[in-house]
Amino acid sequence: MTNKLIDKDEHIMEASLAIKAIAHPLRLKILCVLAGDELSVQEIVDSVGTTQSNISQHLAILRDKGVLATRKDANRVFYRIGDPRTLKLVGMMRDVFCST
Amino acid sequence: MTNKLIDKDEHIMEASLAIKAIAHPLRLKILCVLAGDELSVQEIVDSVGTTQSNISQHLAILRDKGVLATRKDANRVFYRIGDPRTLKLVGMMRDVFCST
DNA sequence: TCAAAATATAAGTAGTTGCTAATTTAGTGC
DNA sequence: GCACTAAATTAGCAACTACTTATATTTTGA
Repeated sequence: MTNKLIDKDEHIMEASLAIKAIAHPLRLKILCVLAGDELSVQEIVDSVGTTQSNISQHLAILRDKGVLATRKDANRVFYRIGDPRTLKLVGMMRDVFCST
Repeated sequence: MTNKLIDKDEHIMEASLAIKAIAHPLRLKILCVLAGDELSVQEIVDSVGTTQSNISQHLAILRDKGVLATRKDANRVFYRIGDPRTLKLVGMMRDVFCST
């Protein structure tokens, strides 16, 4: 019927928003260190390597778009990938960019 | 050894650049109408729906990043997806965003 | 050679993004 | 309550993006 990969404008917009969320190197790296794991903000800061404020802002972007979910424990906040589609996307990135 | 999805910074940057290229709704739509096909600029303008100048500028972005390849025939220019990784990426988008 | 069609480029500008630095909020334990 | 740690928020600014409008280039065909 059609050979277009995505044929509804609504799907285009949805995909575009999701892709934008992960198109920033710091955010992509955050998603990579969170793969499978659940980490506190400080652990993410240590792994990714920029300021706490900067990480916090990127976490907020990902959280607001529904990509990340959070859990609070005492005075720390733990983040994990809460959106299965994003997990799938990031996994696919590895196949495309990290294979021979 | 590691559970990170992508573990080299160089891969992160590479992936991030590629993702940025397709993160714009018009560019994603261009890639979708080009799936499999080879189309002239005017055909892309008609399919995607904005000005010729705007399309031309987005085509230039995709061309400069090596995503699209071109072929000139008379006074028309035909574009096609020239990067297999991008084709794979856009295909995967469909799986993620267009399934039940 | 001239007009028309197809595409590309350039200049200007509004809107967005991403950072830094400073401040604030919330929770813990003394 | 106070000091400390963890995290979020705010303000300001520099850089970048995407669009519009106008113009240039290339090719065709009469």
